[in-house]
Amino acid sequence: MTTAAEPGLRERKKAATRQSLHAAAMRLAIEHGPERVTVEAIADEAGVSRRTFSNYFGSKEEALLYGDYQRIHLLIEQVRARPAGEPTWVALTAAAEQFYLKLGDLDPQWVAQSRLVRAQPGLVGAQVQTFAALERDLSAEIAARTGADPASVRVKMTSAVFLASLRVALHIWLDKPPGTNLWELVSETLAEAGRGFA
Amino acid sequence: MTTAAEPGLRERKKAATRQSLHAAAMRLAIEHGPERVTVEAIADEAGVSRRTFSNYFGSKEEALLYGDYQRIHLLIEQVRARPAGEPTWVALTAAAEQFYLKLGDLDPQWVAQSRLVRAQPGLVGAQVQTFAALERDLSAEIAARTGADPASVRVKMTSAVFLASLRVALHIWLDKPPGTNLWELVSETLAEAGRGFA
DNA sequence: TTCTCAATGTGCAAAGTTGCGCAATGGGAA
DNA sequence: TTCCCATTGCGCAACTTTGCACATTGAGAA
Repeated sequence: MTTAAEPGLRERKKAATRQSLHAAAMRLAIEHGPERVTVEAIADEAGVSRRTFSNYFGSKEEALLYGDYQRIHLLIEQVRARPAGEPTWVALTAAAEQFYLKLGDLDPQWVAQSRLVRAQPGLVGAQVQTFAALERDLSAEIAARTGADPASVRVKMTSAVFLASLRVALHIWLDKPPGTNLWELVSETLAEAGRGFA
Repeated sequence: MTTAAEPGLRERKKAATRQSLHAAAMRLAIEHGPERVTVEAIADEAGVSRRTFSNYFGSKEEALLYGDYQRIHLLIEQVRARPAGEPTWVALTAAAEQFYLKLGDLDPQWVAQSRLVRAQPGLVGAQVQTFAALERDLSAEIAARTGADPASVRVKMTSAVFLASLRVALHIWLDKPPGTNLWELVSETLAEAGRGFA
């Protein structure tokens, strides 16, 4: 048994279906506008039933934001690659930096998605929930790094504030003219949180 | 024209209907359990149509959490009463303290509601959204106090982190045995955020 | 290889959400 | 006071979400 075992056919199929539904949702949203996309159309596009769509995503918004979810989740996993002795906030900031710099290089259509997200008012609510849902995972990661209790005040606050920083930076970035550097804003919000508010 | 003019019959009726719907939702949720409450039952209990319910609240969860919304909104307004020269974070912490201490005195059934909230998993998502929705109002209040731009990084981060502190404290509190002092936890999360994470 | 079980996909029905249009009414202008 | 209209309540229809029951199919045991 290896540490990163083959996911198995079942899991791979499941992941493929989820990805397919997400891609279909994005395609249709870009083509017809996010508000004119129905669940039925997404399901048809992905070749599954409406019911199956609901088995994977609780709403259209969730399907659209699954890309964001995956990206942030990837960032959280990158935290694991940081040196063990590194202080938590430094590790988080460094992971965010390498993540957003890499993102700045090749994002042909990601900007399009993000702008599309802002256009649809209903998505901001789902956006907030997406970030909040990741707090649990990040807390687990931080707890594993530091040996602290995942339910402790310190760990939970660090997760919440780190993700809130990313979220706020993203929102401000969306209000700025295209071409604005996202990492600069993220860096600024993280620095603000790092230095405290007292 | 006075600063706090009479709201007018129309507005008062509207507020009464909203309050009535919230109360009805709470009553039924406590009686039959939060998951067995239908929108129709709430509307009937409040004496309005199902459609009207949806005019006031986007979901059952929103109706249930309207009490939380009002309370936090009240806290935000209390910030206005703090001395003008007081630094933002001090004002926020002080407002929170007087708010939660006063709350600790007489909360016969509020604890019941909060525990009820935790029981229903679907409510945590709405809870997060409720807090996020208040970020705009708090940002406006802080901007008014300090003369800063409500859309600035500093103001937005202060709002987001302050409300995240309240939210995290509340979640931890809900996992603790009954009788635990809420203000102590809030105080701890606020202190953590105040001192920063760097 | 074959058998068994749990996970997955689906249809159906009940409940929830939202845009549209119409009727009633409070607030303010004339 | 009388009139106008923006706000509010509501019915209706389309769409979304969710619990339930059943068929199908990987994964692992025998």
